[in-house]
Amino acid sequence: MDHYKDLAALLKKNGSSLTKPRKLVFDLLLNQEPQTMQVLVHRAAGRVDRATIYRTIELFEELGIVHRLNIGWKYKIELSDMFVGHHHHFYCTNCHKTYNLEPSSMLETMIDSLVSKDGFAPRGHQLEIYGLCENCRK
Amino acid sequence: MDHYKDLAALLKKNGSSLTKPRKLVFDLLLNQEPQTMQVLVHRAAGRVDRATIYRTIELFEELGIVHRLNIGWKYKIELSDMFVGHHHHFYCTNCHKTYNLEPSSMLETMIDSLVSKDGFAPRGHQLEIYGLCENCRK
DNA sequence: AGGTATTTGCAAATTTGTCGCAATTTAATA
DNA sequence: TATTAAATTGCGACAAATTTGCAAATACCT
Repeated sequence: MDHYKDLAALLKKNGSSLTKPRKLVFDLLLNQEPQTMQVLVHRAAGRVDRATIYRTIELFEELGIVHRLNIGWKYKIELSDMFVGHHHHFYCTNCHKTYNLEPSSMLETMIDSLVSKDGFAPRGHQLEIYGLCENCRK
Repeated sequence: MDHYKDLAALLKKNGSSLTKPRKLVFDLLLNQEPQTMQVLVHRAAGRVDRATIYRTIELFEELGIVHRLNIGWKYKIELSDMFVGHHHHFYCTNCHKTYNLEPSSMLETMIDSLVSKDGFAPRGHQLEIYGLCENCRK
């Protein structure tokens, strides 16, 4: 029932609290396509201030609750793995839609092994594939 | 000697010319880490106008000469495969440096096969891995 | 409930990105 | 190399996005 459980825990661990604005921003992102800041600000209009949204997203990003996508001129934002499950994206350069791709454990393994040999300590990754989607290739 | 050969050809094919500002922007990106717009604009200050840089990057992007990276609050830009060879990135979340990773043909193959079954027609992709680099993990 | 630290909203400042247009540069051709 | 048309640039003005300071409101802990 309480879908804020993980969120609350993360915030608490950081010494931050689960406030009304933070719940709203979280809800706006939950189960949605990646959003632009523009849309978030618009959808929260009258309820949460623009500056608060920016501050919230910044905090969420520090805590690993959201991350940015490299799509379009302005970035998009979505919840991170913990909330939506790890996946990659396909971005259609024609209709500008973003599709989630099916997870592939073999790919994940390979990506991890790619960097560990260089002394890097990876914490996560993000793959974006772009091209034409089924509708647009016709 | 003339490192503008490919660049000139691409521009020509598009009906555009290799002008002084375009050479400068190209040079600012060549053999460099991915750059932010801010840095490009700053480094070109007094030589090329801000608006021209934006227009140049936009053109370069259309022609596939540069692409954007999903790193940091503002995106970064680097030259595309044709000029620097296809590779992925490791981004250190502590020192904010971006490292190029060694190419892996097996990974590439796997990425391609990931989407083709869904009716997508991929044109390219980009993988970003983040975490701590060797220096910062100590 | 009371005291303290955190968070918010608001307004203002700054930064980024875009646009129109006159002046300059380029490329093609004579 | 001079001429000319088309492409490109710089500049100034805008518009949009992001950041910041601070007083008021809210959350957390007795």
